[in-house]
Amino acid sequence: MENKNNDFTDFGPAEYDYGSTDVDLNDDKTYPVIVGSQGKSTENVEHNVDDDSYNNDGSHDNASDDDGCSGDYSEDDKGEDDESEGDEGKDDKGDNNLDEDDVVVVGEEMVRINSLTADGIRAMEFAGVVEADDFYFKYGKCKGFYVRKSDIRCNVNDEIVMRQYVCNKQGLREKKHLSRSDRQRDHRRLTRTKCPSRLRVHYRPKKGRYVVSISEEGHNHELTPSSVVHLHPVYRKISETDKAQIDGLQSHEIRTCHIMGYMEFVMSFIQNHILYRFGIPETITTDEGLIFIGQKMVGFANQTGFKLLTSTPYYAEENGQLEVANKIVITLIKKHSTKANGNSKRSILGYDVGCVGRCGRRKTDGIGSAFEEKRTRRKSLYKNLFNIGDSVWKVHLPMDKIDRVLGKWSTNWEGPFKVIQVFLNGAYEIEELASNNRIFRINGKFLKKYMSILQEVKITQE
DNA sequence: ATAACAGGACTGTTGATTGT
DNA sequence: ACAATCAACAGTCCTGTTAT
Repeated sequence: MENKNNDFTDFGPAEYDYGSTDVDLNDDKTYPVIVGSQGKSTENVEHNVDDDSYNNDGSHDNASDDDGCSGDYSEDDKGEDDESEGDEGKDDKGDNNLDEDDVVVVGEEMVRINSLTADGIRAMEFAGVVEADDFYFKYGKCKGFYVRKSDIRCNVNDEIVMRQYVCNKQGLREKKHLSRSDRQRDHRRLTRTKCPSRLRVHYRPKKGRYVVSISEEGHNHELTPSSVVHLHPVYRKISETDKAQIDGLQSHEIRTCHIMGYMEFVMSFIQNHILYRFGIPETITTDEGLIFIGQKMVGFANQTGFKLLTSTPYYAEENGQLEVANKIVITLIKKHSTKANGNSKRSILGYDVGCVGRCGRRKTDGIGSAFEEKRTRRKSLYKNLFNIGDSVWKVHLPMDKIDRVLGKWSTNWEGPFKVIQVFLNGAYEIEELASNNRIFRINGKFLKKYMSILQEVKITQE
């Protein structure tokens, strides 16, 4: 078949510099293609599986990829998964490799993207297109390219029977944009490089699953490092909590740009005044404000490597630590403002606020380690006091409704509750045994063993 | 049945202009 | 100086059509 792809050189003014693409668009280079057992060869791309840079089994030596993560299908990878489970990724694979981005759930299996071989991808099956979507978008994000949905085919029942995903640099800029005569502005920088990478899945009724029919690798452009890959619109998502936060602020007539600035501020504050000054903390504890539990903040925490904890209203002591720190800050602000030195912001943000709450420095001595020691001791005190199925009392927490009649003479404990889950950190999930079956997650220190008294036994018997 | 191109409707991005 | 607006431009995603 004649290749109908637009030849870029046929369109647009020849004298115009369309911006650097680093790619020879007339390049006739052959790209490796991994075609699934059900797939046919495609015509527009020359298939050359025996290319020097590719092994006979379809795995890739990655000779041409500068990026540590990209197209890394060497034999070495196959063994890696077996050697260790947790921490090999970051050290071995360069920057394109955050653990949470490396794992995708397909069916009931956890798949490590960097451990996938070409054959592994070719043999993949998905329960639905959503699963395939999820896999390939995560795959692209991990490897450093942007995925675009391409062809879709449905049967007479409107069920999807084929779905194709491509690299977003697939094809070339459309003819209609390049050949227009009424152009008023200069061309934008070229973004398409005729990249051949793609994944295609077909529905197999006999299996009732979507199987990979075509998997092509070998990008003809530089891949994007993980530090910026998330910035592309494809991977930029606003979480529901972020949306709620924005809506809330907008309802108070705060301008959009200020809202975004505020949301950025929280992260820049942590980066500039905690991370740079004190090192990467092990954990940072905040309250449950939407700004702290939003996707952006969670992503920032994951990327930086600290654990984000939220203190609940149950844990008055923990909030107390924050409040004490706040109190110190307020005092200092007052002092500085009376001095009228006009630099209170600097004193607040830069110098006077230390690590608030559990912001102890990683592997430090002094305050950090003392805090850690205390925490470990406390943990050991409350760890595994109860087992699943145990009946327990729960302390009457300050925010719980008290008996209107009894008032301050209400009981301190309520229950019984049944332990339905035990967490490693001394927390428990408990279910109320009364009619309303409320479920709480609560620290073990607020529980005590439930012993049914004789009076209760009597009542239940009657 | 599968593969791939063409083209259209719609959406998102960009950057210049206008408003505060 | 900063913020808001808007038109031009380009991308996305889908369907129709044709070839294999």
